Amino acid sequence: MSADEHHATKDVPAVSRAVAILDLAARSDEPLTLADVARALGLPKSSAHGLCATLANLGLLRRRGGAFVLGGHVMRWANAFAARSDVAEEFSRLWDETPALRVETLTLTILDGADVVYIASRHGEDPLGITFRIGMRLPAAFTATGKAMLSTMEINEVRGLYRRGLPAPMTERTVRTLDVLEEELDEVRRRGFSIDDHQVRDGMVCVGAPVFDFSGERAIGGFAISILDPNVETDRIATLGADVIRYARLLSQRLGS
Amino acid sequence: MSADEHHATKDVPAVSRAVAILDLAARSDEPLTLADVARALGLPKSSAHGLCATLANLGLLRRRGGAFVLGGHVMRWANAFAARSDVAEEFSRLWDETPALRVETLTLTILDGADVVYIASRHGEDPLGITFRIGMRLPAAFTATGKAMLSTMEINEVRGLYRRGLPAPMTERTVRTLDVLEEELDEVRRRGFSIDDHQVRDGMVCVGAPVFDFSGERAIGGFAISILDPNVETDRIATLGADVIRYARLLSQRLGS
DNA sequence: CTTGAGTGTTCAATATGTTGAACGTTGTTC
DNA sequence: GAACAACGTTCAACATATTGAACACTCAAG
Repeated sequence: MSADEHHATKDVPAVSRAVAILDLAARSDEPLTLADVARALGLPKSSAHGLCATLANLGLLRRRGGAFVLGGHVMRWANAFAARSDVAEEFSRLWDETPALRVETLTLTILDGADVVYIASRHGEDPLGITFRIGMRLPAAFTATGKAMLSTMEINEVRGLYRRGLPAPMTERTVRTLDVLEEELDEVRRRGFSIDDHQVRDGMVCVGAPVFDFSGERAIGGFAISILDPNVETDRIATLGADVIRYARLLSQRLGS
Repeated sequence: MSADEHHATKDVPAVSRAVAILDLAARSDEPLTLADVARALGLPKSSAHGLCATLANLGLLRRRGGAFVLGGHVMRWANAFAARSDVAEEFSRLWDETPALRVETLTLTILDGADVVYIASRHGEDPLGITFRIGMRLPAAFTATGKAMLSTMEINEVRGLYRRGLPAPMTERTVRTLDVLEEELDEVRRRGFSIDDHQVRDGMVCVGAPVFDFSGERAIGGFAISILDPNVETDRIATLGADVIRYARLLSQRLGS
């Protein structure tokens, strides 16, 4: 977005500042003082004061002594955002109706830039050692759901996302270059499902497949099954792959694909 | 909050308006046009235009054709809000470590005004017919976790929350008056656990207990076990009650209580 | 106990965001 | 195809939000 190029493209400054304050609070490990906010964002103290007071009155920040932390109002929007997603609802229904799915961990994500965002998860009976929280973000290139969604995109769009290179690796096995990622995406298209073999977490293997809606073009979400099995056998991956394709198709069919 | 009484109490109007737009988008079943926003909030069209463009640029709204829906940026804040809660982390750990808990549905809420907000949930093997989504809100007076938390509060504070009466009932069994609620809270204190017997949903019975942190005063959260059993027997409730007390205490101990 | 540094709060002058009017676009009706 | 209504977009005049300066408060150091 070319800033200040044209009147109409200029953001409302107070709103931008307020969002920057909330982002700062989200990133911060401890409550933020007014002085912290003014310093970190380069704001006059009186401006920081007015904005923080407003955010506190609106329930977006909460005062803890003289400092601020994120308030609960954000959860109203998060709830609405997650609920608005038809695919999340279908995911919940699928889980309720399919006892066989309860052993492994299931997740559903959407793509946001080069990240996946978790919009639904059901942790299985077998522990993974990782909790996929709603709202959590991970690099799409590394996750099973992300690879599944990327594989439905035009190659130039994928290259556009990674023109400055891939994110920092998370394990020894994490994909590091765009060339290798493109080869992986070719394999996903051929096989029909994606594999995250220890790329996000050592020992964790995930298979994923894209979920489509009625438009049937690019994926609107990614569905994955995850297990913790450092030495998983090839035929188990094939079985899980068949499962994830089947259930992702079932989700897609319910969404009019 | 006495509006306009004093300079310092006046909110930043653009921020209030932006939040009102996001609240409207959260409430709306369909994408909102600029005209919808201007009309619903009584804003000039050009002001609505500028605010919506700004929110879209910041990722808080997303354009769908010529209309707007909530954007994914809210999930960054929701994730941070939920992750910030130590009690949610301990809840996840408890689930991972305790296979016996996997049969029923477990939930964890915090109190926000007269509502509970779900900050963690694990759906059990037995289906409930209701999905507790993170961020979801329900009236505290009706839920097991809410009653558990209310029971640790000063009675005048409870009366303050309900000075205008209880919310609209959700079932035939929902508590309707403050007097009855106070009796229920007396029973919770005596018994050590709360019961939602079909007050939120027909057929669903939940038991709850408060969770404390190191301060040990009022509850910081409520923990509940939920089952779908229209004709649950008294001794099953007692067993679930003992369980919920035990696990809530375990959570509390881990939080320094 | 005093002093100094850093914090939060207040308010009128000043810089600038808001908005009414105008215009272009789109879709519906006749 | 024309006319009309409702929409989205633009921009300069004007209403008002922002902020520098000042002050009160709190806490730590000496």
